[in-house]
Order: sequence, then C-alpha cells, then structure tokens
Amino acid sequence: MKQERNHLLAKVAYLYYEQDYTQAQIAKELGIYRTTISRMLKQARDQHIVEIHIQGMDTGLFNLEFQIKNKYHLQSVVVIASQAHDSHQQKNQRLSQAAALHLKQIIKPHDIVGFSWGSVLAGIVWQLHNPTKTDATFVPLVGGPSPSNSQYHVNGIVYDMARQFGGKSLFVDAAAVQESKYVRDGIMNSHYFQEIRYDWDHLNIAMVGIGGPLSTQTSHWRDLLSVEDEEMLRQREAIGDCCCTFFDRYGKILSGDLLDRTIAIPLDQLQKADIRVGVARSVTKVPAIKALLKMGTLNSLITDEETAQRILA
Amino acid sequence: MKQERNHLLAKVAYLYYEQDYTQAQIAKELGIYRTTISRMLKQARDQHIVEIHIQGMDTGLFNLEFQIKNKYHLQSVVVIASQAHDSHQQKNQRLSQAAALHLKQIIKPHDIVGFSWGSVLAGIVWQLHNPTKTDATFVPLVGGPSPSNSQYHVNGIVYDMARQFGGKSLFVDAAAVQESKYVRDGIMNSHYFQEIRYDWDHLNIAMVGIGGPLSTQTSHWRDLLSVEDEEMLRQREAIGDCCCTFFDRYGKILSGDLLDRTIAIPLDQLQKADIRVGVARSVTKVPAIKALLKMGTLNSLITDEETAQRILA
DNA sequence: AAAAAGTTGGCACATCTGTGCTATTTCAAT
DNA sequence: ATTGAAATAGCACAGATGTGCCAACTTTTT
Repeated sequence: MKQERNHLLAKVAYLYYEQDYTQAQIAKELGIYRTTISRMLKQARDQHIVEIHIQGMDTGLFNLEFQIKNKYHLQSVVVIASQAHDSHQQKNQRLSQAAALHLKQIIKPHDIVGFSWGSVLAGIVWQLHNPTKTDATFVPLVGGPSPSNSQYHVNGIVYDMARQFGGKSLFVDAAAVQESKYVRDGIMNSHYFQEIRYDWDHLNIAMVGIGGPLSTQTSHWRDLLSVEDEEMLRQREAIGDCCCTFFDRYGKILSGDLLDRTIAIPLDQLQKADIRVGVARSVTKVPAIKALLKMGTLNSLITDEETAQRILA
Repeated sequence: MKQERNHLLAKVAYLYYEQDYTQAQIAKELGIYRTTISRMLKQARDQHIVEIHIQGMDTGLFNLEFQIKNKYHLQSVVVIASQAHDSHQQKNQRLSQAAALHLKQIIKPHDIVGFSWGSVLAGIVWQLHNPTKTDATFVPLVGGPSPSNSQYHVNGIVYDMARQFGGKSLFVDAAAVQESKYVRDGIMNSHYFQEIRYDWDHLNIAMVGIGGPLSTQTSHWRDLLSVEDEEMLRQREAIGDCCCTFFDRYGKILSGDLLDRTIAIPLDQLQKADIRVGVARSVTKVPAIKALLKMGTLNSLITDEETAQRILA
C-alpha cells in the first residue's frame, strides 16, 4: 500500500522532472485529475522522494546568508567560504575581494560613497579589477588613524577608490580623536569640513569596518586613546566600534567625553544612508557585529562562514 | 568570471528550489529581470548545477518503461525490477503480482475481459488481494491446453477471476488444437460457442501470455501438436505464439493447416480490444515479444527489467 | 458496523512560468 | 577606440501551476 503509493509518486516525479511532462500530460497519462498531480508532486518533495540538489557551490553558505538576512531584516548578506588553513591576512584578503565585488555591483554613477578605516576596507582597492567608471564621490566617514598606521588611512582609501572608479574624493585633515570637545567642534564646524558634512547627509553607500573589543595589540587605537579613555571603555564594557563610535553588547552607544572628542559621522546620521555595508570577520568581532545589526546601523553584511555561524549561534 | 556566473546560478537555484521563492521574488531580490531568472534556472538545470534526483525507486525502470512505450507506441508499460538471485518461479510470481495490480487498476465495472493460457496469467489470481467488486465477464481467448497442464487451464483462470472480481465467467470445452479444420469449425460455430464469439468481438481487456520458441521441454504443446506441426513451425522459423497463433520474427503470422485447426481468437479480432496486455518475461521470449509489439497486436506490456533491456537492445 | 480521518474528483481563479521578439547593454578581442 | 558576439532588459501572451472549496469516495480506527 505505502509501497504502491511511493511507486506512484516516484513515477509522477519521474515524468515531471526527468521527462519534462506537463502536469496535465501526466494526469492524462495516468488517468488522475490534474490538481491531484500537483499535490502529489508536493508530497513527493515533502517526503524526499524527489531531492533537489544544488552542487558546485556550498548551499550552506546561502543558508547562512539567508538566515542572517531574515533574522536582522537586512537588505543583503554575503558569506564567503572559510578556508581553515588560511592565515588571518589571507582570510581578510578574501573578504576584501568579496567586498570589492559587492561594491562593483551596487555602485551607481553619481553615488556618494563613504568609507571608514580598516585593513579589510583598504584591501578592497587591490581587488577591484577594471571596475566600470562612475562619477562618484568618495568621502571619509571618520578622522584619520594614528600616523603609525598610515597605510590604512581613510584618505588613502578614498583616494584610491576615486582613481579606480573615476570619481573624486575628499580628505579629512584631522585625527579621529581630538584632545578636547572644543577642538573637535572647531574642526568639524570649519569650512574645510563643510563639504564632508554635506556628503555625510547625502550618502548613498557607506562601507564600514567593524572594530572588535580593545586589546593591547590593537595598535591603531593606542596613539589615539588616553589611558582614561581606555579605562572608561573597559568600565562600560565596550565590545566594539563602528566609525570610532563605541557601544556595548546591548547596542547602547557609549556617549560621553570620548565621543564628544571624536571626529566621525554620528551613527544616527550614518543610518540615513540607503546602503550601509559592514565588512568584518573573525570570532572576536561577533558580539560587535550582532550589536550593530540589532541596532539597525547596518543593513548589509559581508563576512565569512565561521563568523556567520557564530552570529547565528 | 565563470566562477561568478556559476555562483549566481547556484544562488538563483537555491532561492528557487530550496527557499521556494517565486521567480519574480528572486528577480526583485537580485535586481535581475524576471524572464532572465527563468532562463538562468533552465541553464542551471542544463549545466547540472541543480540536479533533481528521484530516490527510493529505481528510475532506470521508469526509463525502460518510457522508452519501450514510445518505441512501440504503447498505451502503458510496466517494468518490474529483476531480482537476480530469484528462481524462474519467483520471477514469474513477481510478474503475476504486477499484472494483478495492473488489472485491478484498469478494470471497469462491466468490462468483458479475455484471458489466454500460462503460468504467469494463472498466477495473477493468487496475487489479487481484495479487489473491488465488479460485474465483469471473464472469457477464455483460446481452447484448453493438454490435460496434463490442467492447473493452467483457461477455464480455471477465468473461473477464479470471476470469483475474485465478482462477475461471471465462460468456459471453453475444447482443446486449443483440433484434429481437423472441419472439427474446429464445427465447434466454433456451435451454439455453445455463440456467447464466446460475441464476447471476443466486444472485448474491453485482453490479458495474454506470450509463448517463446518451441523446445522439447515445453510440455504443454507436446500433446497438442503433431510431429508434422512441429516440423512446420521449425521450417518456417516460428519464434513464438500468442493465443496459440504462431508467427516468425518479422511478425508474419504462420497461417495454414495448424492455424485452421486452432480454437482461439484470431489476432486481428483480438486487436479490436481497447486494452491488450501482454504479460511475459525471460530472455527466450524477447524476439516473440518484439514481434508482437511491432505487429500492433498488443498495446500494453508487463515485463521485467532484464527482458525490457533486451527488448530495447 | 459506525464514525472519523484522509484522499480524490471536480471547478474556479489568481499567479506563476516559459518563450518569442526587439532594443540595449556588456564584454572580449582586435 | 571599434567592432562583433553574447547576455540582459523589457514587453506581450499563452500555458502551466497552485490553492481554496466542496462533494464523493476509501481507508482506518474504534
């Protein structure tokens, strides 16, 4: 009885999927009503009598993308395969590659595109192979890092982007963290900053890195933050930053003196951009990524498999 | 480039087949025109990026059914799996089972159903488990075999069928081969035969066995055929029979004295029945089966895998 | 034997899907 | 830079497909 039924379901599936019969043809052939065929096919799929298999590409990656996208209501998610034997640098390079590809796909002729810091963002430039020319504007979203990290300087990133995509770029002539709110305000209100402020309000695309918890090794912060700043961040349990704005695991922005001294786009202003892409990977950044996604600061994410898995765990 | 394309095709296939997105949804999601999605899916199938697999049932069997059906323009074909370690009896029994199932499926309330000889046909009775009651008429298509094979006698078959399906059966009170055309004509024109002749002209279903080449072991013929008959069949290269009518490998019916002495439905009359099912297996019968299919005598076939393969070879 | 649960036939109707056609765009190669 | 080939956008339209609904029928359960 059940054997018979499965045989029938298999036959229907065979005619439909392998012989490309139409459901009406199958119905005529087997003397069964057409709508019943439709239901039998659904049943055959449900009972795994027909299995549809997508190969050549790990569908597990799509699954991760799909789940993250739905969980955080994002616009798009890209998850690349984790190559376990790769070094951190190699993994970051692959991520840059994916980000480059994605940027090429979403950029439009006269977009205003903002960038923050980071080795992954800087790496994008080297992965852009003959992009189609645009007339976009590339603008920093944060002040510069410490002088010892000049290769990842925002100005360098936006300059190279403009050269590749054929648009223009703006520079920011100040470190991300100033010594007083007074100086910070002075810089940001100066006429040098006028155009940048305008662009921050009209961003089409923002591509930002995501910083993980501070550690003594993260040298790019050491020259920017005072001892008191670091103590404060520890006290208030900062788990990461985005555009030099720190927050805790609940997505609460750690406002106060440090933020007041920071030259960077405020996260609520960032959020007005249409496309806000976070590019980050590694286990240590997972809490920061999750917090940012929950906050709604970002609506796109580019990461790798192992990171994605922990985001969902 | 090709890598990217395959990745895209895989993603489209993933969304379509695994996430049950509609093509329009995918198009919106990926910013690609809908009809392009349709074509991409076709391409993905063509390039085996998606593979649709039907399991639990050997689709090779369906394939054989499909090919035989199309090659000979048949109405339906059933091919059952060959169990290599089975004995001849066991294989025949499985074939009877398939025939029983098929008969249950095609029989209608007031059908006139004709049967010929054979162990496989006789075996059908034992495989009919609580069939739905009909009011059908079961009629022999041939005269009786030699008395030494009484267990396969047509009368027994039709009687048991009528009991199982709840209809009536007719008997034939004569051996299949008579001693002279004169006697044969006398019997077939007698009033005893009147009803049978009527039913032969109004058959809805005919279920017939197929005989292979004569051999000294086929005892059921030994008592019926004379030495001259056998010599004639050898001379004219008979390869088998259907309803006691012999033919050669080209489908030429071997008419003559023997046929004139035979009590059986003529093949051209048989061909007027709506459903004409041949039930046979084994390598030796392959030429006979092929000839009958080519002749158009049958429009349905029930056989097993190894036989089916050789039919197509 | 009666009741309950599940299956199919049958129809209506809204989508969904495939395909032919043309105009554009993209890409590769010269 | 120019050209030629391939892919895509875009539209129209005919089928194909899925689903809700109800009645008739089977099978299972009790």
